[in-house]
Amino acid sequence: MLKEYNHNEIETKWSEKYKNADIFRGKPNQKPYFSVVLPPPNVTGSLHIGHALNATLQDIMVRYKRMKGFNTLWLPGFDHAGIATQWVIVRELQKEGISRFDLGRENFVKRVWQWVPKSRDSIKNQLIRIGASCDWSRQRFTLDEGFSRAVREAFVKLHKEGLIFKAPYIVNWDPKERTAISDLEVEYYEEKGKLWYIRYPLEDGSGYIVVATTRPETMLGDTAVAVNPNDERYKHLIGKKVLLPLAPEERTDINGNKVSNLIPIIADEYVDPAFGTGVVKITPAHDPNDFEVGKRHNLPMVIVMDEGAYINKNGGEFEGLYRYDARKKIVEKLKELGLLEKEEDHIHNVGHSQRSKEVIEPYLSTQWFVDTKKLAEKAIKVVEEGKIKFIPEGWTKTYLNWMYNIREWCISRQIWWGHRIPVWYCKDCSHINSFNDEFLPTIEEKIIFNLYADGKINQIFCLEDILETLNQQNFTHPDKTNLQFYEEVVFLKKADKLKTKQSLIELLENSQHFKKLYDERYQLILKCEKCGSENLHQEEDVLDTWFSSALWPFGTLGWPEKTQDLDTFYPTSLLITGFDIIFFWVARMIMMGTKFTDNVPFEDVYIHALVRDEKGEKMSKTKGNVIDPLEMAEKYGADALRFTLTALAAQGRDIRLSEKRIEGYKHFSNKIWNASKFVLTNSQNVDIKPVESLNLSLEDKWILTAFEKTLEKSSNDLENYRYNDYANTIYDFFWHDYCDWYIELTKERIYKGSQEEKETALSVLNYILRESLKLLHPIMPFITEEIYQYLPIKETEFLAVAPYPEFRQDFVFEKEYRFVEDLKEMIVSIRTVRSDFNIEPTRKLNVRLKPSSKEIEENLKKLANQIKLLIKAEDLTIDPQAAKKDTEVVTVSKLGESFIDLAGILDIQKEIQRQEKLLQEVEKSIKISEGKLSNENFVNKAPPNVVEKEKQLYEELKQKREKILSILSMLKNY
RNA sequence: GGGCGGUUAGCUCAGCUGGCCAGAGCACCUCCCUUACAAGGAGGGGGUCAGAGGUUCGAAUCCUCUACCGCCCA
Repeated sequence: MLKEYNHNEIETKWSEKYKNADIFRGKPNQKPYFSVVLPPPNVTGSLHIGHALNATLQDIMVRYKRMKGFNTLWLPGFDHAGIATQWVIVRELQKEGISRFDLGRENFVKRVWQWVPKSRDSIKNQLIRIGASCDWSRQRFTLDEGFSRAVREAFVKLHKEGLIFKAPYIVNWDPKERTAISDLEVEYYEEKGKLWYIRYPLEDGSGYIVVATTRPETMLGDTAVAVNPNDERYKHLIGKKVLLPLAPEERTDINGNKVSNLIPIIADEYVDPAFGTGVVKITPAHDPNDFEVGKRHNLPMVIVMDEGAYINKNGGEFEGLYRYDARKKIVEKLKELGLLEKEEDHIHNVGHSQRSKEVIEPYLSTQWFVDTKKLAEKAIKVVEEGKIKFIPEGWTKTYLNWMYNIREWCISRQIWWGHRIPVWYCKDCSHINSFNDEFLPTIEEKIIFNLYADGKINQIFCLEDILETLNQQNFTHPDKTNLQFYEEVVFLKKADKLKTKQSLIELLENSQHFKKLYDERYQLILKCEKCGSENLHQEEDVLDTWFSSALWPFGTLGWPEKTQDLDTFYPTSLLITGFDIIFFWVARMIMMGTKFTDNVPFEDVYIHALVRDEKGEKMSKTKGNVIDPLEMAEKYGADALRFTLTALAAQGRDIRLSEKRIEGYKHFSNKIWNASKFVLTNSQNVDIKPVESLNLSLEDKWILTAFEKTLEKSSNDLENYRYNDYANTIYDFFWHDYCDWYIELTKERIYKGSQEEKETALSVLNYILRESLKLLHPIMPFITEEIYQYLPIKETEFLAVAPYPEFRQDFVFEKEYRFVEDLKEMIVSIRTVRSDFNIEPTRKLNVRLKPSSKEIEENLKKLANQIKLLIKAEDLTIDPQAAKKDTEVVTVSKLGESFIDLAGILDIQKEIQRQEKLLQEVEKSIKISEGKLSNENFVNKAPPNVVEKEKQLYEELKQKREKILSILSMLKNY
């Protein structure tokens, strides 16, 4: 065994060994199973402390279940993270002075593919470094061949059922990224702005009405002015028209119709009479509420900005100005014209893109939506019926409330990195076709379709192109070719005709779906479902990343194929994630899962908290308060980091993490190491026997019992996701029972006992050590695995698959347990005397024990030598007749009295004070106890066991008081 | 505006369905380099459980209100 604990050496060694270990592979068709999918980290970053927490909590459960004998699968993978990843590459290009448009779509996407593995593999290695026991042989990527196929499958099914539709709608537009984003990707924060009061002259010249707005630049797109129908001030104006200032006489709406600058005054309940003047301008194309109003009143919708938020032709003289410049100019102009009544400071919530931080422009555009209301029905039901459980429970409500009020989900994104929407528009009849590989009869044709479906269907290819692509190393699993990936992961079928050029030619020649253009050049033919035209053009937009993530739990297991993995591991058992993505991800997985698999995607959802810094602030790079998990693992060990995160992971509370805390748990690692070292060095050349065959002593029975209690409690804690309790329970047992007391108690037998006593002590020490390592293993895999290798009795090659302890009633010895617990109290009381009288630890004292019963006397005699050692006594006698001598100090405990000879150093006055203090404490307790017991209501109404306990306590306290009183009277008589 | 959560020792937090004269770790004080461990051992001090009311034999725990802090949604 190593001399000193070196966490880096051990942890890197085991990371390597674990990396490709067979023991972490899920096995097909074995029940019962336990499966978890890793929330796929984005391929943009590196592992942060939140990932570390997430991975630790999952790994604990996974390792626990694995040891419990479940067929366990933890399936890892990564998310392509559309906008975030595109953004990273765009910035990289910027540094080179080029834009993505310079590069073009295809080259840009190629460039992203080149970049992705860097980040992906580094996160993978980081996960391995902190001990995540994932099955890397099943690793997936949201944009790999199979997953992309699953995405197309899901899209097409939903589209054909009408659950996905395309429509003009007001969306959250990010003018910087020039894409729509979903409601969830908008963050609102308060900003100081102004409220401008603008005069809109009445058509008849009888005056004007004043509208209040925070966004004057959008007035160019006003198509009405609205008041509340019950607002007496304006009732008489309803139906009249106003002349929209600054706007050109003619504007063009989204249907190409001309719109006049004479706009009606309408009445709508939506208008709040108390806001501003009670009159609001209605800009249906640039405000979500106005959009609704516009629809209700059938107003024309005039877009006044382009995709970059520059004013367009409809803005007349303001054309070409950026929205904020236009705002300035418009306000100036209004002032000039005397149309600006006043301006006020105003604080309002402004939506920003979560990703680019740009101010969102509500923007009317035609986008793809999922009709989530229908999908929500089942997703609500499964949670209401308890088929999916949220832990902590409180999140159920959050989830349900959101689901009840769900809105359509905008899934199209005007970016390049992602799943291109599998829709082809017919240029002849305008029909919208959505295609997956269903229409192709053979596996080979399906594969070719999938190779090209992402925007390349029209490409003319030659045989070499296809063969080369198929024989290339697969992106996600470099040990396979793309063809093998298709065969083994995507379709689970052989695609023999793709193996040679000859068979490929045969396939293409015989297929009606391919057209031979000339000399070994082919093209896949898509035909419009409606008119049969081949003149199709694929949708340019890609899908929201979360659309693919929503398929994660079953897509990774092989859906839409009916795979063995799906059969074995679905529904997954548990999902662990942060509360911040309940809506983004959890909710959508439940919708898609219930839709496509007719089952829930997972049974338990454990929601963990956010990791904050020690002051409770969110960690962020800009604040510089991030705690890097890898750095912590280097410094204190991944085991210590994991233990810290676990011990702090109490339900329903954020985690405030400080480095100090991690350092503290490194000490625990060290303790485990040293205790093990003690046991193992002493075990050399000793015959370690099964516990059942031993002649157990009192303290052996005590530690066995304590272990069983720990096992029972900690397992219960873990099954209930009480991670912190689990960690603390084991910590407490190992350090304070095993190390502080048991090891100390065994030293007498190890150093001075008979051969049999020595063997017994060491056999129990070894047994408890091994079983403790098992309890610790899920939290601290490395150190426990390392120590396990040195144990004289191992059950398996790796601790990671050793059988988790089962509760054993035959190892519970309540009486002996009680006795040793009381003995600890007695020993502490004697040690306290030593400390109170400042007796140097080296000085040995004479001590006499007066047991309070015959049974105790016998037990004390059995352990006399051990006790002697623990209290550092020169001479220890056990005498039921003992009476206090003048030079002795007495302590009182449940087992009896202890007389400690302080000849020469005894200070009577001090001892009187000490005893009086003890007396006061006892009397205080007696009063409380008496109070309870004399209360008839307590005796009658409290549960009998509580009353009984109280009575017992009362008796013990009274005895103790008697003893102290007699000690005091003796002391005072000197 | 609607909803959720928090407030317990100097610090970070446990305390589950009420029985605790309130616990842990770190920090603090005293003594000790005793042959597993000074990354340690032994002993110790420290809290009117945010405040006010209520329910109960009994409240940190349940209910109501107040104050402060945080989060989510609109």
